[in-house]
Amino acid sequence: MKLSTKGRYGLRALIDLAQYSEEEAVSISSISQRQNISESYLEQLMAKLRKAGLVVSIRGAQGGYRLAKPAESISVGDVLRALEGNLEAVECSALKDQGCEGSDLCVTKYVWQRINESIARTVDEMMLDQLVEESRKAQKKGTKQSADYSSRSCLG
Amino acid sequence: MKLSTKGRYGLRALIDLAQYSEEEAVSISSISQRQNISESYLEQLMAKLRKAGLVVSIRGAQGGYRLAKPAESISVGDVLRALEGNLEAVECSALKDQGCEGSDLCVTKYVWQRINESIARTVDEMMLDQLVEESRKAQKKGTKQSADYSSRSCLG
DNA sequence: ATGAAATCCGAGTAAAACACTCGGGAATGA
DNA sequence: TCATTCCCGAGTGTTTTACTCGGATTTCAT
Repeated sequence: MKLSTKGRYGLRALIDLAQYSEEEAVSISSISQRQNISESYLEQLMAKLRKAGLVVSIRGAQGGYRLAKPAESISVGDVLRALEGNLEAVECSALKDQGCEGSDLCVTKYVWQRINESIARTVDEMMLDQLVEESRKAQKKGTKQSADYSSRSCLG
Repeated sequence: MKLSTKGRYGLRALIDLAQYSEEEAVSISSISQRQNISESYLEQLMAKLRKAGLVVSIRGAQGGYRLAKPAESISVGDVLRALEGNLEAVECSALKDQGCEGSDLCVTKYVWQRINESIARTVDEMMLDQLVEESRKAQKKGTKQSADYSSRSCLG
């Protein structure tokens, strides 16, 4: 019942990208430095985000990534699903269209359904621009610490 | 971001127990048969539920398990947490009391917090007796199939 | 043209988590 | 006493996670 590092790092990376890619493409190495995530791992994450159509890449020198669409139309759900696959806590075939034999007897189905829905609702209503906003506010308060970013322990 | 079989099987087992343990203790082997879960694995799950204080065990012949308290005061959250550990999608130290250095800069913190809260709210408001109720309703409709339970494919 | 800066891609791998099984011990009711 | 049932720790194959690495390709800048 845990989100893997893909989702955790990936969302951080995309928020970073949203913040810095307005003027020019942002390279993996620069995200890596700011966010303290390994370059080679970040590569994989960006590949997924690209395949999901959330970012576009620009190859060659001075290349990098930019958002494929405005930050206000990318939800946390979009990002996490791109990186983690679907976000359902339980994938019961009874929840799909076909259903399964004995699904009448399957009470837990309703439980999983509710959990899935509540997660989906939560992640789908949070948009990237809101987080960027929050992040800018936070940085105003503590500019000093940002230089110290690599020594921090929070890898959320 | 998946619930393991512990949580899935365990909730089924506990609903079963709630349904059948009113008159007498219910053995692992009978739950195992009705729910089509291996006995030895079920043993582990019941041990966790017992240590969490959700069921009591009666040893010896004709022994088994019963709920430790009424079904209306056991939530799905109680059960899942007993079996899965905590249900948080992300455990960020910034969410705990201490916080972490640089937590001012940690925007994703708010995201994880929201997800965790929404999961918690959902599982904590569903009580076992509601599910037992649902289950009884379902069984009235399709009594025939219940004999056929072991051949079904839904292991939700 | 050349070289540095980037993305792109597939493969590989150590460690952890998962989903169990197994063997034997201890309690208890018939 | 003996069958039934819980109790407990250890063991094990499989899958997933969380990465790393090497090399190919594209493109900008000089």
